[in-house]
Amino acid sequence: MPDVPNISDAEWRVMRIVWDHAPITGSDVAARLASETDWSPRTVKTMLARLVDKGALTFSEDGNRYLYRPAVSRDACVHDASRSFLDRVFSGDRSSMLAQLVKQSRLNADDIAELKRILDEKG
Amino acid sequence: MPDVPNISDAEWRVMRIVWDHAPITGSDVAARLASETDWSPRTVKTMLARLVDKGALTFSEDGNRYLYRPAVSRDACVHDASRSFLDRVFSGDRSSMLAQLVKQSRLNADDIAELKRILDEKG
DNA sequence: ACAGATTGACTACAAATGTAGTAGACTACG
DNA sequence: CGTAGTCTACTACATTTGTAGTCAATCTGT
Repeated sequence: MPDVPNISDAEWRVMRIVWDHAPITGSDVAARLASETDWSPRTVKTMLARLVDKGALTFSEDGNRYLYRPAVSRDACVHDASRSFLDRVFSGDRSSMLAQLVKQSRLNADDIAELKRILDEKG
Repeated sequence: MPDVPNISDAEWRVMRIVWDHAPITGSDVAARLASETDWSPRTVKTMLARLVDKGALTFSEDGNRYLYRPAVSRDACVHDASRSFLDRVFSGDRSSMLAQLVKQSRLNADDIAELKRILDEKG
């Protein structure tokens, strides 16, 4: 298993930016986050450093700055986060809880078709 | 809106027991968790107290013991946890989340049929 | 009524997380 | 070449979480 590091709530915001825009400088990440959050650039820098520590990001030097890149794939992280979520919230009874989630969701025809397709593949 | 308290990973284990067995004593919760975890009963008591503080549980006295009951519905918590997960990992794209969860869940033929039935109802 | 068992209240403490400040190195522009 | 700005490294600190210990009050069995 690609053992992905634990990524916290706030860190996910950072990771999403890096996945979408790598390679990207710290300031650029901070600038992009500034439009969706009210975090100080310092805060973003701290999170970048922690993500590097955790092995979620890597960087290369570019002059006096760092260019960040993901060290783990988004898919692997999504997969891992989904599994934690299922374990934690749905425990053993996944199918009925999935049923509940589906019921709760407003889905359009395309979404429904897509889900049916996925179900067909599994069946 | 029923603003549900934040419930941590470990706390979910406790909540699940209480939802399933309320009203239930602290020791009983600890006993049930002992079979699925290696937590000390003290740990469980601490979590029960924290959950009461957070407003996730209430209790009534029964002799020298407390009987715990949920103060928030499981549905509301599942809903809230799903929302956080959705925002955090899928940036709010609900159908992608469902697709991912369905893909990842081991489902048997009956589960699949049931989900398809629900989807049909929605379509 | 008393001793032992049980309970909740209070306390402890490290790791993770959210949120930043300061200092010292490096760059870029004049 | 020096000064201002920018960058990373290091440090800070409150809160939340995981994990539990201690202690005084209380219940229960004899």
